[in-house]
Amino acid sequence: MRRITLDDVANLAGVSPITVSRVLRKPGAVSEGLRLRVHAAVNELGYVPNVAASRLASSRTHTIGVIVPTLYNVIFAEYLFALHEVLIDAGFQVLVVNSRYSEIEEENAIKALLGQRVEAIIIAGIHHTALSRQLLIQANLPVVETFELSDDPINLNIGMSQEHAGYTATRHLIARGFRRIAFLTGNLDHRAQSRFDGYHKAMREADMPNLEIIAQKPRHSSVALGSELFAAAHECGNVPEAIFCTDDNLALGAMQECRKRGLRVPDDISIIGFHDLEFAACVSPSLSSIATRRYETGRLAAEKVLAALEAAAKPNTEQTDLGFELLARESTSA
Amino acid sequence: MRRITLDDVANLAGVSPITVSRVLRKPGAVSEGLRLRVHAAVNELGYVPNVAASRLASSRTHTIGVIVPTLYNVIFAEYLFALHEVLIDAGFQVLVVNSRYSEIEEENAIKALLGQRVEAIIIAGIHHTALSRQLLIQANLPVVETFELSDDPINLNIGMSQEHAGYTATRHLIARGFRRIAFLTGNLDHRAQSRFDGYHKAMREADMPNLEIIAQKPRHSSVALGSELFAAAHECGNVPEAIFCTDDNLALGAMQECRKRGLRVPDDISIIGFHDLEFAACVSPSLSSIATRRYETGRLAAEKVLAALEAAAKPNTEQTDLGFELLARESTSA
DNA sequence: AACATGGTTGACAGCGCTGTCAAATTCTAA
DNA sequence: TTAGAATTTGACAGCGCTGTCAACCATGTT
Repeated sequence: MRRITLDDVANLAGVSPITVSRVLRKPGAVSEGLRLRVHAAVNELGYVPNVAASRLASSRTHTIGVIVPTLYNVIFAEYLFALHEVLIDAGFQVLVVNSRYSEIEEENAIKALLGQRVEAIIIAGIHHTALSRQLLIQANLPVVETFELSDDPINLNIGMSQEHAGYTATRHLIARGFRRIAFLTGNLDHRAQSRFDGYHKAMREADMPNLEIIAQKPRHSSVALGSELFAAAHECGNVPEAIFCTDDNLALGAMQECRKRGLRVPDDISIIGFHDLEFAACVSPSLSSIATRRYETGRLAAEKVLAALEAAAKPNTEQTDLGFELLARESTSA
Repeated sequence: MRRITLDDVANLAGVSPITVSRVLRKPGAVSEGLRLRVHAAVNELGYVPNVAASRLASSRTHTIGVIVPTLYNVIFAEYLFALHEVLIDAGFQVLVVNSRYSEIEEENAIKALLGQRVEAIIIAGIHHTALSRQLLIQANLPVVETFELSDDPINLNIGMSQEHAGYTATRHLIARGFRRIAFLTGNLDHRAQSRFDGYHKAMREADMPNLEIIAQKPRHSSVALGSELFAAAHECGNVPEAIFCTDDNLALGAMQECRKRGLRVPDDISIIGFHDLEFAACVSPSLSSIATRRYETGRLAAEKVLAALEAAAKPNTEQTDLGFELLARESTSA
């Protein structure tokens, strides 16, 4: 079955194809009568313009490429939500690709997006393959790296110091007087690794031992994993006074597992999470956490991209630190 | 800055453009020597093929359109995860658009996807505007409606009876001997509405009163909302013996709020959620729920689409009921 | 030596649309 | 009434790639 084209509409409406194109793109520049005739024809035929052709002809795609490691994590869902909110309303398409936490897949994702001739790329993370970096630079378009702060940004960079956040969480526990402080994590992606580094640094400074509880098999963080990891540690007799979890899900799991095993939070054991997920304030005891600004990260990234496209120029390298906030709640109260 | 094209690569490699195209698409049909020369040229120039041009010329897009109401809800994240898993590995692009629970935006999303000439559309839900329906039918491509069962599927339909699931959850509470059973929900989208209908039906059959607790302002479900709604009900003296929440997040919030208010679950009040989110089994008391099959829904939808595209024919109308499962846990134990 | 065979490479045209600029039409003002 | 401006419409070419088919080449066969 042949698809309906501009020409078909033009024939039916008795005008030239270019007029139809104009009616659809800048209705203001066309007389009332024609506009109505053309719209009638469009509706009658169920015409839908072919984006590929229009992109090719105009060499504008009105598309922004976004790369995230996974769609599975609320953090990125919130971030994408914000990106969408800004970009869609500005008339852009958002093309989301996930790299499944792999730098090779990320490289493929970048190639795919460049092949689509996206007008800008917003990418979570600052660690890329050499080729990825090169492609992003050569492409000569606005690029935003998010969630972390880079020593050497490709272009724009909006994020926070994951290491300092990890350090801050750990200092909070140290300040409460604990010595046996464990770090509990699932898969160590770059960001979790940086938080771990921060933990490390704080513990070293205070001359305390590292107590990691790291999932052996790579698994994304979840409440169930938090339970399992704590249970395993508990059964080994490895019970810390306090735990810093890389993620509120893990923290919730650990907290529930404590309860099952007759340990009270925070009386017997203190727990702090990360990200201040939606439930952290509601659970009981309420969960201390480090609040991160996913939504703002997404919004700001999108806004900077729009500004750059508006100016029709690749922006200068620039870094924005959105910071984080320590929220001390019941789970680490004295 | 001019972008690198096939011709540039061809010139550098000293072959014709068509040969370059062939090297990139079917390397098998080209001699070793040329292949190497061409690849060298591609790398040297950092050439990335223009997808728009290739789509236009070949009239194949290798793209599947996916519409979900929101990216914010884990349910859809898991579903998208499954879709991606299958489709990406089969060499397709996945274009995700969200309708923000609006039928008008859904209509726009459909137009956008058709304009992209996607080869199939996978859409969450069975309620569409008349024009949406018409467009989907006219487009003459595989369409999968998911998450609900339709009386009149557009093409393929993979889902479950939301109403029957709501009915089942309510019957479970009735069987435990409760009479004052509340239904707690945030925004009533179509699926939540159907679950509500199921609740309604069960209550009517058992000759019991409806006790709805419905968020006044449209808000997506969250733990915080669950707390708030329960708190509000409690303060009105409207305390049921059991609660059916449309969503595990609400259930968790309600459960925490009970604890804060000195009500024990399940001794004083029973709670059942919906979806069996990851944390339901881990929290304490563990949360009864209706397990739904998001992951399988996504996988199956993707697989059916692939099969249809393989066969190069729009499949016949077909409905698959993936069912659900009642998981009776501690939060509703006797 | 002449021919058929299979495997490689290339020429041509066109996918459906839009940028540019020219032509046609309408309107304004002298 | 008519030149000139302003508005509206259209012709042309080309965006970058691929389907089709023809041309070419090295081999092996008679």
